Amino acid sequence: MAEIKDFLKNSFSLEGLDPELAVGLSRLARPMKISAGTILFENGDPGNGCYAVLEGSLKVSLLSVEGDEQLLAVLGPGDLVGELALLDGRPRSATVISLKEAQLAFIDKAAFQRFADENPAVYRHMLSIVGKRLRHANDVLAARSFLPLPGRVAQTLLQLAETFGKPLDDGRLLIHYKLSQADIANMAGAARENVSRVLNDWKRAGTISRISGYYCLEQMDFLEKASTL
Amino acid sequence: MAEIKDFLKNSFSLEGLDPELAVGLSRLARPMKISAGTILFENGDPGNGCYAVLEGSLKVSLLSVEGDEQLLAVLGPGDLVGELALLDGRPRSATVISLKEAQLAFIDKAAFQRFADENPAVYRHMLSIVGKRLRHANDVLAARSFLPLPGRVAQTLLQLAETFGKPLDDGRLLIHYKLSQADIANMAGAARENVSRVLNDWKRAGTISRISGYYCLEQMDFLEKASTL
DNA sequence: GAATGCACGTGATGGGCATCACAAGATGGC
DNA sequence: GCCATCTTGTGATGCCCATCACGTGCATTC
Repeated sequence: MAEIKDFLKNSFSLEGLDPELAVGLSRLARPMKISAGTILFENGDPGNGCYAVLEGSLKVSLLSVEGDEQLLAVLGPGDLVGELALLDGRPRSATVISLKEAQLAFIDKAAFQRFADENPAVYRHMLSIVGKRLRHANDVLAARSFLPLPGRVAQTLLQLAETFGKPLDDGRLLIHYKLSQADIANMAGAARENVSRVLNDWKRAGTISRISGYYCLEQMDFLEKASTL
Repeated sequence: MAEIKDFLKNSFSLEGLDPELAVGLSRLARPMKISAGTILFENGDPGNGCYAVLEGSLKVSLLSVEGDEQLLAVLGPGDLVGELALLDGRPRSATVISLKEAQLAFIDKAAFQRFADENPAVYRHMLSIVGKRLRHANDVLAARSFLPLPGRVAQTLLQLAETFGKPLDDGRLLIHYKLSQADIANMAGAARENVSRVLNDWKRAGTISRISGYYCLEQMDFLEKASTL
């Protein structure tokens, strides 16, 4: 299990947590593996702990009764998910499904609290993570309120770039993740067809390109301007 | 200043914080008063602490470059605002403006952290507050994604009822706060004119009524159904 | 290599809602 | 009490974007 410990240590300390504490946390974790398409938990489920993503990818989404999906985030290695359950005792507020086979580390709520009570820095770290989430939620809401469709698509691409972006030469950025237009549409809150139109306009204008199936952001500045509130 | 201490104690312990800790916190607070229409802080400002609302009311909103407003919340006595700044060091993520003259208690970031480090329960409490905020942000986003205009208005009324609702006979609920249609529209993310139409339809149908200028929710169950995702 | 399925491109159509326009109450100040 | 200002009701118009409807790749399967 040394591998998992190392990975967790990286995950947690990535965002600024003391490595020593990260090791302590990793001792609480229980490794687990889920196959692609597994529902990790659903909106409304009781929440008994959180998960760190070691490998693979997951999506976090809200679902309507009609089956429509609002994609909140796509997570990869190093991300934490389900952390709201550690904070209050309330049910899951979103649904999380694995996109690829994934390696996770589960951290039990009670064990976490015991550990964090003795190491307040862990709480501070947690707060900064949740704070980031809240900021992001506000950004998305603002975009939904103020930006027309192309702006929201731009915002979505930039957000995905934060998680999956690999810098190329110049300021170009490759989104190293297989994305369907439907995914982007579900994040941006738009119809797939219209996302297609926007993406093609941009491809023709040289704003973006596709490199062996991955989207590549050619003109970040343009996208940033387009997503300005 | 005994009054402020008592009030803070109430504010903080309201949501489940140990009263003893609430008193400790209240010792850190610096009282202040602002007149109606004052900008407490703006999106992008550096954040150096948070505020507890003792009296009066504030609004939290996101603003677009064109001057459009997305109202996130209207806060009254007992609410906390600006708490994101305590968590990470990042700038303010929204703009807060007083609606009426307000009594606040300012808590400095550094002092808060010192105190909380010695009393982890404070961090837990903080996490549950931020968690609530995050859940709420998700709810609003889901509504924006899935619900047509009347549903979003219903959600907005129900949310306002949580803060300002006074139960009457039966299941009726009075929203004891002066609300303009523009306010509701800015929360629901809709044009004022259409909010007016929806509200009037409901008034005629007996779903809501106005009692001396305040909105009164007559059929909560209807509104809840309308705001179901 | 035919077949089945899924991701993508693009036109046509229609509807929900923003916007414009303006009349009519309500409110508040002095 | 009266004017200035802010709210509210309601119609008319138009546009953004969801939806419908297909055609076209490109993959995977047998």
